Amino acid sequence: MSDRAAIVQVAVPFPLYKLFDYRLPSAAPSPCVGGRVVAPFGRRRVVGLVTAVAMQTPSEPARLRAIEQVLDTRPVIPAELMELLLWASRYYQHPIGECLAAALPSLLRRGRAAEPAHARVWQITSAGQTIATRGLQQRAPRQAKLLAMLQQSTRPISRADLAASGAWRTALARLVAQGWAEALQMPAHGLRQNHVRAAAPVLNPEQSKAVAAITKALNGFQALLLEGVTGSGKTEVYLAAIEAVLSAGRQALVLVPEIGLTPQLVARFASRLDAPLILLHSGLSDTERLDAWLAAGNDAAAVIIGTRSAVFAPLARPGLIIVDEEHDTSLKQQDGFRYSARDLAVVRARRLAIPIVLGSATASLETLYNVRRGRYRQLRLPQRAGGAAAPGFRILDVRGKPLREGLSQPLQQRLRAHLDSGRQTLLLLNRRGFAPTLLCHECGWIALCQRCDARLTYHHPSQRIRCHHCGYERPVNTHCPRCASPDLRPLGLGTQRVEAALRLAFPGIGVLRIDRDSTRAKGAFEARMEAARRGEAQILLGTQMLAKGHHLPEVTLVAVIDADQGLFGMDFRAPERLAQLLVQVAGRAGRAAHPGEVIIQTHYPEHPLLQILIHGGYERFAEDALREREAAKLPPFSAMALVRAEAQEREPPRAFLDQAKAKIPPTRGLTILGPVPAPMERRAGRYRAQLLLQAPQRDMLQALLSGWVPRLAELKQARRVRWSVDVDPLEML
DNA sequence: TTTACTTGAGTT
DNA sequence: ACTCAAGTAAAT
Repeated sequence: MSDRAAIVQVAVPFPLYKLFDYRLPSAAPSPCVGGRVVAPFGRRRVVGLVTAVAMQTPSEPARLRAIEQVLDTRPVIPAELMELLLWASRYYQHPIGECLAAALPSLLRRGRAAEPAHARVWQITSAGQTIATRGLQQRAPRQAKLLAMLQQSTRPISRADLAASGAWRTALARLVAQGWAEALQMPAHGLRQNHVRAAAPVLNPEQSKAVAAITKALNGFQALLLEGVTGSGKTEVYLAAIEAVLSAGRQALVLVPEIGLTPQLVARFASRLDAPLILLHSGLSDTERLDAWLAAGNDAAAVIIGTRSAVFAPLARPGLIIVDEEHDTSLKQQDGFRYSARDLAVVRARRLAIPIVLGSATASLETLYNVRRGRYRQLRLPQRAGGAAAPGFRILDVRGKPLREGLSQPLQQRLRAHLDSGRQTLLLLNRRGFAPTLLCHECGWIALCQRCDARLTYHHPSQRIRCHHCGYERPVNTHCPRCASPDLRPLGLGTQRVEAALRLAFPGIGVLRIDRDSTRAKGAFEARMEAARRGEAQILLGTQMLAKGHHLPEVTLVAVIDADQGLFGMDFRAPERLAQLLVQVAGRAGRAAHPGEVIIQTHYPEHPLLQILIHGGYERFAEDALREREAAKLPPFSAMALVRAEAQEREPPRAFLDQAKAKIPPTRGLTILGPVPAPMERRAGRYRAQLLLQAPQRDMLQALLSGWVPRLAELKQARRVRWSVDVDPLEML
């Protein structure tokens, strides 16, 4: 062994802002950057990722411990992805080892070989054939059955085929040991494609223009914003662009929000694209995830559709990235490594020199700002692909009007009218449960959560009260715990309450409630949306998940039961969120044949947000909102980072943030807000506080954070709290 | 004096 | 994150 690198730098999967050097035993195979090693770490052994190999180390060589095992001689994380993750680790100020671990499928994290797990199939050997025809002895009925199954099968048998036949593992192992059956490697397979290829529709001129703009950009970086409502044919643009990428022999990565990755969307992609397609989402088993990840990295998959974390999928021949519903907040991870999959996708596309398409009907202000600055190119689709008119908003002033469980008389009339003409209607109420408050009419007692600064929500069918913040729940009180009165009353509106009222007001009319409670079971959301599409109910009622659901062509009336909650949110992003929600839900209504009607009930008909939305649409709203953000120096006209801390006691978070604040170097133009208690100070039994940093420039904030955050870990108070840094925070909670 | 539990430091 | 040593509180 001569001039081989003998020092290996390793990132360990812990919240440490350090890398660790190890000695490479001369007998060990050569490790590589992006490959895994097993290394001793304190008293334990860990699977770490190699970040560098070198001849020398600055630390004292004698102190180094030896790598125990080199797991990969080829990177599991290709160089390009390694660099992206290192960049992300710096940008989001999150420990590198945890960033790398977040990118890897859990089986690889735990040291499993980087080979497809489902690729193993078994077939009978010639020795097995003779045994099988002669008949196996009575002693091993399971083996005999399995052998017969292998003999009769025309193709090798997979794990999935065997799952039905009970305990097969040991029997199969015996057969293999006897030499009667053998394991084979099967090429990694993608999702099975439909045999019936659906034909592509003829694109309208705007769609063609958009496709041309994307395909012309295939040989370099370009960010494009594709603006179009549901039903405007965005997906057709994606599909045509992907076709072009595929025919150039390259892969396409498609990121969608959690709820967007439904069987419906997948089936549509699969039936239109003549290429192996894989899915990466939270519903996969560990082995499925491993296989999908590997297929993306070894070019077995040509189209990769996934949620947030799929931005870290390895790509053998990347050609295009698409981020659908780019404004959706589920693209931002809200705990641990708090990255924005959309922003990282843009960074990745730039580094790869490939185009990225951001799609939305209600683009985020950040993205629109980038369009305005000329960094992103804007592609617009007409409102509706079928030529249908965009539904007009109508404000329904409910001041002084009688409300029956939130429903005004005029709204009930419009509901009746649409139902009478055989159409479906959709009602949005962004609050689940029956009532958000349970009140004692006698003494004013309110059911509060013991662990949070929040009220308990009354749920009707279960007769229980629940905290929506920590999950606490118990049966509803029969009497007031303070004054023993039996007169406990639900106060306020939730979807369950409106559902009950609708069933009463419209007897015989099917009502379908779609919220987190009614769609908790696996596949329930999809099942309910399918039922809605089949017309099994005429009134659909739900929370924002309904607004994000699929297009429902038979819906002609959309009503927002109470727009007021969103109008006065504390968060500076509240107006943006509300405008997006209103426009998205309005987009559910109508199609070419029968234009839709959208009604918004409010006590504030003159509110500027509603007025602008009605008269100028989302575009005017966004212009206005951007002007306001600029005047207030809020993002995207400044950069923010939020440091959060929480603990069992009230004081430690505050003390930690005070210490942290004291360590901030004086910086011109930096605004520091806090420490202040979080908007809901106590949550799940923990007291929470936060410190907000705001800088005029992104790079200024970055420079500050990279010198400051790693030192926070060394503060004495840091050990007494759970703390985290959120760069570009979306929620101020 | 022994033993359970908290606290702080360190992992190459 | 996890583990260990040192320190403190409480059981014998």
